[in-house]
Amino acid sequence: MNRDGNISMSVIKRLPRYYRFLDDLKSLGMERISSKELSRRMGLTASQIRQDLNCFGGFGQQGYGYNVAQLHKEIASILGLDSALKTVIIGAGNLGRAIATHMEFDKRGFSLIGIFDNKEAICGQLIRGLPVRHIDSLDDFCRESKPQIAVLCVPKDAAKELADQLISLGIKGIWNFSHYDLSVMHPEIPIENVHLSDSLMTLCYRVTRDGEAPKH
Amino acid sequence: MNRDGNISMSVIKRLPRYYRFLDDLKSLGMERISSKELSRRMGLTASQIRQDLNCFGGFGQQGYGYNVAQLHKEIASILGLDSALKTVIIGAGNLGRAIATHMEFDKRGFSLIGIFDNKEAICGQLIRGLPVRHIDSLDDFCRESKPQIAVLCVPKDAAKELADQLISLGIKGIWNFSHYDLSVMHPEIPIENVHLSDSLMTLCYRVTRDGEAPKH
DNA sequence: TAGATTGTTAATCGATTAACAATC
DNA sequence: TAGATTGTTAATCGATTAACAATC
Repeated sequence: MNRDGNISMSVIKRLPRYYRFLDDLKSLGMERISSKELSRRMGLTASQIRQDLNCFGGFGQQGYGYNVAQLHKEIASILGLDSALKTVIIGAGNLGRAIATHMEFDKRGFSLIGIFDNKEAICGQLIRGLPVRHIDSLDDFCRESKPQIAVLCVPKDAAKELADQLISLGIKGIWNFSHYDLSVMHPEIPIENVHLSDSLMTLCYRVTRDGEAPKH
Repeated sequence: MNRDGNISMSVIKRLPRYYRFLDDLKSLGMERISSKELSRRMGLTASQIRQDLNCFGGFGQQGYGYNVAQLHKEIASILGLDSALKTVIIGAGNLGRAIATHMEFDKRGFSLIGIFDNKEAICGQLIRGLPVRHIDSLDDFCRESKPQIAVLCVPKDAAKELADQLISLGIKGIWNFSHYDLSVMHPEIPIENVHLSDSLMTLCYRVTRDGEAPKH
């Protein structure tokens, strides 16, 4: 609502989606787009788009609309995708492995520098060119390499202690895949939760109870 | 707000989290809990908890609070976790594989009955006891086994066509991991999006821009 | 200039919080 | 009975939408 300062979480959460659509428009070779046309494609109101963007600056031009390439760039910069936040993955099970290989960390503002697990057996294995390290070496590694972000792919029971440890080691943000609500205990740093089973249960509700309205 | 009828998405999305906390309370051996105590643990207001629960029924008792085991059961039933929605996973790459092995589908209202991929080479491989089938056999499989849910773990480009195909084959809900916004094109069925890179970019913003308020 | 479309303010809508009477 | 705590209504707050003057 206000040029910078305190942007609401609702707006922030929509930014990546704008970014994604602008990416597509760019690939399509589109040069300009109006809030009206974008609203049609994204399934929201033109008003909301203009409000959202204006939280960060006047990127459009009356009578013309928005320049696709420029807006794409602006949003990348707002999100901070040009950063290379040093990142470690904790837990090299199925999920940790999939995240490590599947996500394009570099394009999203992160730089993956370490993967840890507590199973001796898999230590040394290479995932995306990085060796799996034993969790016991986490302290030393952090003191030396100073990672800023941790991706938590561990079972619920391990999550709490690991979060405490990581935060005391100077971690500045957590991408949390464990089914444990870290944010209640740690309001001091940004924690982004990906509670997959919550999402799955929501789908169950919507399929069994509702007929259903759309949702972004 | 109203006893059944049209529950808002905000409320629905909070249900799995209530369920998770009640699960913990049960394990802790707690018999009863007040909205006040639960609010303290979950980091929200007692008022909201009472409002939310009252959308579905009067599960509490004045002067006592809520019976943990009973409320746990009620929410499971509201979410429909006792269903066994027949489910197929499309895409047996890293992510599909991790989802297949990692998620407890049975405990969440689903029953995994098939896994598909377009790579001949991996067809026949067993994942969680299920053979990877070739995507060309999807039509026949659906006509025979009538799956209700599809989990989409395919690249963006493949997502659109697959969604069209699946819906025409009678799929009633999609758990969408592809970075493609299916919901705009298909408002007719519930689609639950897990846009991992959106979540990652949001974390990037929050770490680089904000100091940060908590978030559930 | 006329038409299009933004940036921005005002109006509406919905969700959250506070308050309190009902009741266990 | 007195204390606790719900269910529910009313008040507040925030987010979305509509409207329109500014301007390219």
